Amino acid sequence: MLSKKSQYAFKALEYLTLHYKQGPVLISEISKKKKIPLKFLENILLELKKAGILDSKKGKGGGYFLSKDPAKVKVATIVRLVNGPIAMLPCVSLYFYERCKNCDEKKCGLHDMMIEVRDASLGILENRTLKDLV
Amino acid sequence: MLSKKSQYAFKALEYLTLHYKQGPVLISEISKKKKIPLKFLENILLELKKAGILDSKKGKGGGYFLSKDPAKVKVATIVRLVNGPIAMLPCVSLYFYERCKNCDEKKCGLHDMMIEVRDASLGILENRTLKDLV
DNA sequence: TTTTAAGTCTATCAACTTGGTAGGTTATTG
DNA sequence: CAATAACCTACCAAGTTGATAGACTTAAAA
Repeated sequence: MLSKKSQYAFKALEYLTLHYKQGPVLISEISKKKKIPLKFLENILLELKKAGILDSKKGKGGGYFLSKDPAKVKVATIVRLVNGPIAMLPCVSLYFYERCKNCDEKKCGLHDMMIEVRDASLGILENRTLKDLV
Repeated sequence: MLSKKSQYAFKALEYLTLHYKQGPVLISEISKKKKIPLKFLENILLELKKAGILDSKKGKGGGYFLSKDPAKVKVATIVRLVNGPIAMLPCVSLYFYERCKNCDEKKCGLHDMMIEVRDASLGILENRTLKDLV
């Protein structure tokens, strides 16, 4: 399941997508409109900024805004960034791969099945962008 | 991601599938062969028994065994039982549904997308059984 | 140049979950 | 009745999650 943090992240990104190219948006505004705890939202937006998804301006008239076209930001990217692996097993993850202990990947039935599940999920998440959220 | 508990559960079930209709199997045997901490495995098997997946016999000559044909036990059932929801959002889960707070399901872009992801995953997990694991 | 508005950083916290252990109890079989 | 093996209750350490507090920095406006 997506963590609350991830859900908040998506709500905030949805709001910023809606206001794309309309200048910086206040954290406090997003917090109010999307009912997200202010300080928690601060952390999330900062993380998204550090990852290059958002950009910000300090001081009066400042705020956050998308650093690129929302149609170019994949949902899969956000999930990986904020929530972690999309795959159900580490040994099947593309971006967070870890070898199985005591289990040969070549003859592990679960392994193959979970690759299928991963690909099925990615088929959707890699082909949807922030623009599709609004 | 599947928890370690879930991964252990699948390993144990794989072992029991392999020994289906060959009489009770000792917890300690599964523990050794599959390298699963004994006492942890006890909990897992007991849970599977309470859910009707396994059956057991006490005393000498006892042990655990599958209570039905492994070809009739869906992987999705086990995942839900041991790991929890398959969906990425509570508001999209079939077996663990919870309403979204501050978010109208009818006009939530994430909601619709996550339904797609759920169905893509279920398309696989609901159509694979323990038999497919070995 | 001071004030004020904003994001940024550090740190802390309670509650919960995860992975695992310990030890005693009950049921079965020989 | 003795041995065996599942069952039950309780507990614990470590990590994660969701959230808050407060001080610091930057930039625009008065």
